[in-house]
Amino acid sequence: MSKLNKIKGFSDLFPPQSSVFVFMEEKARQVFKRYGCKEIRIPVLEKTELFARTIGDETDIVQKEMYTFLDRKGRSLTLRPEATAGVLRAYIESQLHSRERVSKLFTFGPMFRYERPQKGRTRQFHQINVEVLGTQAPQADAELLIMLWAYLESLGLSGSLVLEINSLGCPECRPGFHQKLVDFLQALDQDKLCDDCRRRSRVNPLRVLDCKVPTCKSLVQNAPRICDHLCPDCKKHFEAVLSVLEEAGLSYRLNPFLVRGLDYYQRTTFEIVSSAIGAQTAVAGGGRYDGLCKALGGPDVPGLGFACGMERLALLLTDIKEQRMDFYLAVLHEQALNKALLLAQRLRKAGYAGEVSFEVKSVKSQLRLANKLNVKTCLLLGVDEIERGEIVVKDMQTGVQQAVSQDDLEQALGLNLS
RNA sequence: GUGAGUGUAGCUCAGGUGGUAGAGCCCCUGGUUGUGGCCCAGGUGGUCGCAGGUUCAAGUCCUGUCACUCACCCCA
Repeated sequence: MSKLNKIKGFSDLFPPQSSVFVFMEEKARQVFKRYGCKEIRIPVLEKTELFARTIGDETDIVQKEMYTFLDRKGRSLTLRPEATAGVLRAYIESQLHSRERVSKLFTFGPMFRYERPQKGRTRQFHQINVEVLGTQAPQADAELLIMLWAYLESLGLSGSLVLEINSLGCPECRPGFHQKLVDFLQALDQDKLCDDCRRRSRVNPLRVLDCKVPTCKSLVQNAPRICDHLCPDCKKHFEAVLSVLEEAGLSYRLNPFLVRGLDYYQRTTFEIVSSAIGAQTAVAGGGRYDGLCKALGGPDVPGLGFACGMERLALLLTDIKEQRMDFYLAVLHEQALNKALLLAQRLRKAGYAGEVSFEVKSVKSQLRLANKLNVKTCLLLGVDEIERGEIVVKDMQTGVQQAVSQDDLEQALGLNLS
């Protein structure tokens, strides 16, 4: 093989895999529209500084996973590792907040992280992102989750998924909790923690709560829980979110150990997990990030949102059926080639989808092809038909065929389809 | 960045102890004078990931290397 192959962690999508992605996008547009969300398109490339400031300097994403390079004028640019930073940048830059009080935005597109690929994880991956700016109402948190769930239901997936939810508190209450957690961790027998957790308890104590090593898991069972240390406002907010979810009949699992990888999250945080897609279990994740907009130099506008991993959803969407074409037009004689193309063109104008042969081949091979294409109808055009101004219309389901006048072709196909 | 596993036809995979590469599926053609699916017959397609080494002889053994996969880490 030549060296001109795709780079590690990037993928080419062909049918039927590509149609799964089309399906996910179509459903997203359909569902989000009902909640007043508007689709936006933003660049995949941004100034490196944007991500460093929003995601957090200490996170793995910024430390070692970004595709960062200098452009021809020596400016540091980065292929976006996530979408929220770019959406916020665009929101601030366009001064959208001055034109509407609440903005509900969604976008799809590729993200890039330089990680070791594995199941459910590639270097270029695709997300569906929704961001709601301009409200701190707990009803907004609840509605976002309800909408996300409705979307997953529209894909036919909700049955195998679980919503996990937690509150991370705010700059008011987090420091106090943080200190309690550090105290707790230091009081533990350090030898019993795994190597990573010994490091984490210094660098990022919240992450210890999330460790998968069984001994760490059990040690941490008695750790202080942030939900017990929320300030009155955060507590009230979180309870309000949960109560709407309950009233709406959306079941959830409280996960006091749920922390998120990006620094900007506060208060409500959540993940949708599946146990059927390998070690990377999250198909969607998100939460509230009230201070982010201001931190980026914008107005002090609260916000929340989620990202949904399309490759991970696709792992669950195995039996999406390709849409099939209406007709295949088989050409049986040189003299019929041009005429066939024009007839096919007429059918397409009438709204039918189909293909016409570009060359004369045996009836057998063309019917084989029509069968393989799974078309509803095969049309056959040879010299006999040309002479009489007719065309043969064959129903591939029943095998019944009939010569009709070319003038009545649209009508004949319509009858055939019904 | 760390660990494990796997590289043979487009795909899924066979190829004891070394002896000049196979099956199924797919694709193409034919079995029908202008008729698909099922069946039957035939055909296309491989420098066995790559490079060295051992040997009379390497898909098979050794070394290196690359790629892919899964897992850790981390995350959607």
